[in-house]
Amino acid sequence: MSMIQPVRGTRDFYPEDMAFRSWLHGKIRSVSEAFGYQEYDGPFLERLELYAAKSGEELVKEQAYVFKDRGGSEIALRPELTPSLARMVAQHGKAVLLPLRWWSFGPFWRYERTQKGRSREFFQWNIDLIGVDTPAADAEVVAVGASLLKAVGLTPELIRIKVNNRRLVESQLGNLGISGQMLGKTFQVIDRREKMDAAAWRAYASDQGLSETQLEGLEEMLGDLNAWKRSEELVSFFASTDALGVSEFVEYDPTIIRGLDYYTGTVYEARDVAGNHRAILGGGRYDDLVSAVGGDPISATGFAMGDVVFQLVLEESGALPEIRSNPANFFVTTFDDESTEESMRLATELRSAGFRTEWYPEAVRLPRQFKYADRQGIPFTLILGPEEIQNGTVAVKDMHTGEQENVAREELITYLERLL
RNA sequence: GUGCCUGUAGCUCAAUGGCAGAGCGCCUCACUGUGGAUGAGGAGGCUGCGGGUUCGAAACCCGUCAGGCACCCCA
Repeated sequence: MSMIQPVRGTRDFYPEDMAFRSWLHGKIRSVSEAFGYQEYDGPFLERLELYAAKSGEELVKEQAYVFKDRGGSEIALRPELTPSLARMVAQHGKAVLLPLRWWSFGPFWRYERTQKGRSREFFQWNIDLIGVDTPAADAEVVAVGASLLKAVGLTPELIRIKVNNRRLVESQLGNLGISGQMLGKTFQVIDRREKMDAAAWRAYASDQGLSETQLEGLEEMLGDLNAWKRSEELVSFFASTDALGVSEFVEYDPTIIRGLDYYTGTVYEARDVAGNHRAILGGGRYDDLVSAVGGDPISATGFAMGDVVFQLVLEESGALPEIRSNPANFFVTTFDDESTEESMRLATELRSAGFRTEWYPEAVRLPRQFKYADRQGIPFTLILGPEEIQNGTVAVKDMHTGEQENVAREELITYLERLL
């Protein structure tokens, strides 16, 4: 038993798993394209410097897979896509047609301890709208996210997209005398509010250097569900999500802050209402990132959604679709050695007519072939034995109802067309 | 990086320190021109690995590897 272990935090995609991944990719494609977004992708390998400036210390230093290539360059397996996108936009310079709407679905890597909802190799949907700094642009991107939730049968009772605005938070904290270096620490304090009980949280807050009055002000601030009305950006944002028909999914949440350093304005994340899981998607406005990687200043907004938590939430909600991993609709049995080639010709005939057809590659006992077709979930089985060959017919069995009919070979294609 | 828990058949799990088992799945047969249902039979194990304690270890101890969960961070 010295089987080689798979790399920790990776997943094997057996056909059923792959079918889910493809299904998700398809749903994502269809909602993204419904809003006119174009599919793109960046390289899986990037120079480490690309992330060093703006992604956040921990993500780069602790979690990125980094190695030196044979030329001595420090290379990272991409831990996220947004910096690549910013680089691609920056490199196109003035040639890009704005507003730019792009989406992508692909693999990412982060070296962290695996746990529920977190693997080291995962897939992400990224979607971004670049070149427009209006709150309506943020709202559109959020609406695409909400459209995916709808498209897979997740409701506002199950999932909410929680929204806040960094400029609002910074001005609120400014009023409490919190700015500069304390800002980052206070973000951490806010972020941890839901994970700790009240007493521990207060202790943690004062450890971080918040005064008693600042702490009181902070608590009041985090309890004020109407604070968004003082942010022109958020007022406009919520009016837009309303106009886009997704307001039931969207709500203001003063505790949302987001970890990545490059966010500048409105930020949001989707959470399951029951609170069993991590964020399903997260994103926001990042107006300085393109210039940070050397391009002209361009405003941008977008989010990423990981496949792992999304799948957990779908499983839990029962919204997971029945996915058949075998693509064939027809199964051709092989009766005996003499008729093997005739069966192959039949299968070929079906494929030429555009039917996805699987053929059993060995003349084993029929029960075994039927059992195989059944397990594979192929809906129709065709039998071509000596009798059928002599009569110029094919027996077609509906595996679901068990009904079987002898069909003349000339009429077969028309008959099968009617079955689908 | 820190802490807690768990490794037994393909899968899910049993087994007071005393013969390593069940259910599901798989294979065969009843039924050699028909899958699912039923019944009968069968295959499948270095109990993760290495050491120790013991007359005796799947069980207890140490180490190691792997997995799960939480913290950190984040999709």
